[in-house]
Amino acid sequence: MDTTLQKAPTSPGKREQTKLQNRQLIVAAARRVFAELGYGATTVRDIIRATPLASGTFYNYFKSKEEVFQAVRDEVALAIRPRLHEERMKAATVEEFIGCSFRTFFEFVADDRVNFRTIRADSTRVRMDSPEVIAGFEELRNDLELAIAKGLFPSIDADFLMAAIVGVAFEVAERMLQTGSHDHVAAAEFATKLFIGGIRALPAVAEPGVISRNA
Amino acid sequence: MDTTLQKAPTSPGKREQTKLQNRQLIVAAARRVFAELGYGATTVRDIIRATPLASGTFYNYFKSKEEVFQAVRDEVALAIRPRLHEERMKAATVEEFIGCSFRTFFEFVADDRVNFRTIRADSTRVRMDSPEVIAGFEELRNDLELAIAKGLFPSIDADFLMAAIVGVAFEVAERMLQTGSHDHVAAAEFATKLFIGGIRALPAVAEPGVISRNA
Amino acid sequence: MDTTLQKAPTSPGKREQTKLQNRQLIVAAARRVFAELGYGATTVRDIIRATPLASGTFYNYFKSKEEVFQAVRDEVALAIRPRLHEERMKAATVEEFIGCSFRTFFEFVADDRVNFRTIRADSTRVRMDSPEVIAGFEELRNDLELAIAKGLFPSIDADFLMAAIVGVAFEVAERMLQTGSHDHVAAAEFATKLFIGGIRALPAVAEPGVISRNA
Amino acid sequence: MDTTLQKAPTSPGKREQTKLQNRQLIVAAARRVFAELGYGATTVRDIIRATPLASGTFYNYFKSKEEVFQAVRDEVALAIRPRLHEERMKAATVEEFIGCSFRTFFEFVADDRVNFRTIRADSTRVRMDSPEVIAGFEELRNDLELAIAKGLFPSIDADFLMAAIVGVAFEVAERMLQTGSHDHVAAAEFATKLFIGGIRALPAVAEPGVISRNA
DNA sequence: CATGAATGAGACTTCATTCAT
DNA sequence: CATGAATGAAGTCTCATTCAT
Repeated sequence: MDTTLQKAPTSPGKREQTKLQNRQLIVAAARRVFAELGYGATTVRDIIRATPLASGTFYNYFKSKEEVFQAVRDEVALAIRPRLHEERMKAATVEEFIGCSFRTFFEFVADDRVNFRTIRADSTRVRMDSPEVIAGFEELRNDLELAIAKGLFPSIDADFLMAAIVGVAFEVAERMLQTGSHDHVAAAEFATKLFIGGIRALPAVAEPGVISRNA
Repeated sequence: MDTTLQKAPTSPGKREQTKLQNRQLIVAAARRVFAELGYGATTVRDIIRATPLASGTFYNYFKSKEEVFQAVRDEVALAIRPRLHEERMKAATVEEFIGCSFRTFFEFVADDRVNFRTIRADSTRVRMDSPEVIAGFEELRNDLELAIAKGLFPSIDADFLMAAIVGVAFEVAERMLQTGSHDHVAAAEFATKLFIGGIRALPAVAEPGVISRNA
Repeated sequence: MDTTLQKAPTSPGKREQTKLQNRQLIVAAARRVFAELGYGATTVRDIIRATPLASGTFYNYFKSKEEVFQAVRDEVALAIRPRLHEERMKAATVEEFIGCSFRTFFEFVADDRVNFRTIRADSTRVRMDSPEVIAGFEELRNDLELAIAKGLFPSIDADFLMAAIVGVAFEVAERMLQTGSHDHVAAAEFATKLFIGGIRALPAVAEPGVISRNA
Repeated sequence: MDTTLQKAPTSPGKREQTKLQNRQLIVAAARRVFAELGYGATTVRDIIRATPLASGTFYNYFKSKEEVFQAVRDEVALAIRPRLHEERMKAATVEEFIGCSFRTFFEFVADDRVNFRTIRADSTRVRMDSPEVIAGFEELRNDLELAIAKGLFPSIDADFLMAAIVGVAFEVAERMLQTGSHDHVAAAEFATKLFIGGIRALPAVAEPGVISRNA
């Protein structure tokens, strides 16, 4: 095509503006593409293709795919972090502290799935949770439902409980390894107590009027 | 005289043995490499390089990187799933149900970090948890410690609590999106109640001698 | 699988027979596969897959794909050559000489398309006659039909005439290059005279009773 | 002062020029390599090696070997087709129709062997006309020379006649199979009459002074 | 000889990055 | 600065052939 004039700025002196605008164009495109394909599967070409810009232009703004990924993440994280922090600072009770955090976070996720996917970023075109792993999660859910049916547990949303157990398990395990302590007994005790206490508290919410009574 | 039958194998299954051994060689190498580089960043070449075998040999056993990854994951998942399920089935109380699960899981993680990393598999050569995201986690931990110091919270391991909150937040969010309900209010209520109840139950663990008593 | 006994000869002393039989198995499979995929696209694996034999066995009989291809071709060529030669030797007139050759050849082709394809062997999975080349052939046919309609030509099967012109053109050209003479004027004169004489003789056959009359 | 507009190209289309040139470079190299090795045996690597360009550059112009092959073929076919068609359209007699076609075609072949080879494209690194097949052709030529010596045939260039017979045989056979009629009797009759008439007409050419007399 | 897994050269192709325009 | 073609390293995968059993 004719490459001669098409990039003449719309009005003189707006170069700074154009620069910022181009950067935003790239970051926005990157966010969409990362959310869809995951970090590993997206290529710089995918990003610039989602942009009216040329491939070379990308490198005027970012050194690499990694760098733009950081930018996207930072942007997302920076969008929610201050709000969470502020609410926690204002909290006068445990209920407020915990409740505000979760409410804000889940609202954010529900509103903007794309950004959430970008933060997680562990999705790739390849299904990361293999059938066997997923089967393990489902098995846990079934076991929970069974336990509820048997009266072992109060009536709780098994889906969410399963997810919570899995989330705590993996994240606490990660933390355990990171801190270098490797005290798996302490980790297990922590998680166990958390859930036992939590489970006792839960049904009151799920089914108002029914007091948890598993004595 | 007759040379036709001389090919009766000297020992039963020398070749079968080699085959199995090679398959194990590949799976073991894959496990190591996936754990180190993450799924996205590891190449089939990386795997065979971690092996005394030739590149073509890989394809005698697996059609692709994806397939060997499944094999690794399945192996790991299958190693722990039956134990978890069995223990849950034998559980007579909530305490046993929850406690056994976590104890077994964390023990497994502590024993075999490589396998744990493989299950997670969300690590890549690129640091997925960008500084900003990590900063958000640390901020939460600081806020928790502050809250504990202010007497808002009982004295809990802030590291683990932070990890638990993050784990529940991301995993329940994921579940929320997957089930299609997108009911973020319910998700937030669930997580909030879980932690409020759990936090009340926790200090007894952190400080032995104090019996949990939240009646 | 169990490799121990399955290749025991059906009866002792038949080894020579088995050898010949295996060779035939391979040649027959090769003929089918070459005919279907063309030389370039077929692999040795394709051939042995069309056989109950193992890949290594192939190399007990042929050194390469090229060699088995030669064998197939030779077999086909040897099947028809003696018959053609014999008939030509017995011919007492030009009519017999030419007629017998063509009759035998076309009968062979019609009977055994697979073998014909193998002899040609210029077919590959890729369409060798590109649209443009085919379009050139069709254009010639159309021009011929037009010429017939205009009364320029007698009424002849335009399909066959087109094929004959194309066949002579390419084959004589090839010959011209091979002999090193490169006398394209002589080649053109030869082909032209051949067809002019031939075309005058043709209609009598196509439409019995109508004498060619293009004066 | 303003550096924004400095990228107005110093000369119109320096890059376009390079692009076209590179495309031609690739097509020209492809033509040479295809002519030498045949379609099946040439690889994209062979083509780019015959070029000062880098491997990846090939894929900026063509998606595959097949695509560049089409380009080469189309170019060749398009170069000769219009001329042939035009001459046929102007022909007022059979002699002109046939004669012009062959003269133009053989001239083209003699001038540009490389292009001819590309159109044929049935040559591969492997000799497609195996010894046996060639022997069959030579046998036919010998038989023809014998027949001429015996006075059965008039004195004709046996080389060209053999080539013409072979060309008609294979090409008409192909056409017979393609049209689906499989009427090998009609095919044989057609070819036979063509040659009988043609042979009677031929000597006039070979030996000037002798007027063809096939009344 | 039959077997079939191992081999490794090499084919095709993608893609992050550079650089002339 | 924008452009987009060129680059070439590196990845995935195939396949003819070898060789231990």
